[in-house]
Amino acid sequence: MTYAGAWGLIPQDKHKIVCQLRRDREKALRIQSIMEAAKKVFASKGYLKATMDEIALAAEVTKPTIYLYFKAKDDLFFTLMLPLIDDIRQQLQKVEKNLLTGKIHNGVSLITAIFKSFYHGYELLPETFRIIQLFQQQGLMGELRPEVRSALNDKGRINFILCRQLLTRGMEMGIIKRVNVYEMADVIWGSLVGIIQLEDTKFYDHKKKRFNGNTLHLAETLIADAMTIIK
Amino acid sequence: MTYAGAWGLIPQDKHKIVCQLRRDREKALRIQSIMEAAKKVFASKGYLKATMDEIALAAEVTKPTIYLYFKAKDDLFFTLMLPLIDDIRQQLQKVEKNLLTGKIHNGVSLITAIFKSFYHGYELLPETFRIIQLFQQQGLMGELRPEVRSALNDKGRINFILCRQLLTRGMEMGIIKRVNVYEMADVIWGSLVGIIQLEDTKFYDHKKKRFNGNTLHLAETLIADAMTIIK
DNA sequence: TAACTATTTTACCGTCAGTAAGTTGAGTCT
DNA sequence: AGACTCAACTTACTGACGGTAAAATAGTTA
Repeated sequence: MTYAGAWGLIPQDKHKIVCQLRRDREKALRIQSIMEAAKKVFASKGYLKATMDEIALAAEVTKPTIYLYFKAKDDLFFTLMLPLIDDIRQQLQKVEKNLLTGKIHNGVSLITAIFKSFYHGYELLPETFRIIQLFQQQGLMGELRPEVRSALNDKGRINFILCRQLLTRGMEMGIIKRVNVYEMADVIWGSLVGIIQLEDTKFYDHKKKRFNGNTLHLAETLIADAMTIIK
Repeated sequence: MTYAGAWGLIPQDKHKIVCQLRRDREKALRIQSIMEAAKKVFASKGYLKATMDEIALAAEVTKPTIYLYFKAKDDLFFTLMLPLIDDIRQQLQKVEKNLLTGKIHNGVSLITAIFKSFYHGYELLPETFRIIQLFQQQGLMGELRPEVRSALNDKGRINFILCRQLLTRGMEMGIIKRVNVYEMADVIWGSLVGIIQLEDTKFYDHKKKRFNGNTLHLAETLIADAMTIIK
């Protein structure tokens, strides 16, 4: 309900609603500020080294306040990665559109576009992307509460289904070679995550700021080349 | 010194040395049993969920006893992965030999052989291989004591140098395309680890026992195809 | 102002990596 | 044999961290 929606009510109720709305706004803002703080701390320290007290300090509240809005550390974590998963879905849907409207008409473009869909989120939110890697860890997946894990799986599954649909369509169009789409989707996602992870580790050791994506580009080119059918 | 080496000493010293040797054997055995216990616990629980007390219990000793032989949890962990890194080195050296003696004479064989060198260890000791993945995690690399991290890097670096030499030689022989060897080595290792990690996660969710390697084989084939120069 | 509600904080618990100090027992010396 | 030495091992602890119960505070309603 908005302020306009309070029109016509008696003054007391109007006042009540207006105050409630402000409090809702403040609550949303508080949640937002905790998430911002968490993003920063997770990005700089990593999931394991980041402490809830530190995140609380960065958000200028105390630890129990965080637990009012987030059930647990992994819940906070999961909330941070949702936007990235959604971003990937949006990118894949764009590729689907381009494939159907004929803007993508060869194998190299298709494979490259799929790679870039997954990669887009990394350029957008590198910290958040790095966070995903941790959850591909058997040990941490087991740590998650079942509801959080299944929600993560559902969101992720949609992206994989979309990816497989794109590959199947490409094969039907005869622009890429016919291979098992389940395996192919895994090859793309696995290579991407594995390479980003490896590069991150190396640049951590060498104290360099960021990695430039050359290695990822090589992998993308190689796989695209191998998959393309030359007419 | 061996028992034979004690020949010619006066009886008291001989007795002393023999006893010392037995104690050394027992010590080595104790270390071995702790490592066996750690391997089992890490494999079943994962690095994070595994507790030192649990490992101690499995090894039939108490926690401080472990700390007599291993400085910290990550030290124990690192010790477990050394054999795997050495195995990879041995496999790569075999490939080098086969390349120099002409047993490998085309691009597909070379790329496949390099993939298999890295992969060999996983078939040999899947638990230990899974352990490595954790250390490619920025968060945990930072957790390591500097001396452990540098030792890990040294061992790992040797393998990467070997891998790059193989790729360079292949390019000089004209059996694979000329690309940046640093990036190429990273593409191979990154894809391998990323895909194994992804498959492990999926099979964890689906309660299946092991993954069959089809996805990995697809990646191997694609990259080998793309790199090969057809004469 | 008084009662009620939502929010935040202080003070705590359980777990686990790691350690200090004490105990045991085998080997050594007289 | 009996006292001494030293390594191996254990009991009992510390400190850090995720998470929570209960008290305190701020804001709303009457």
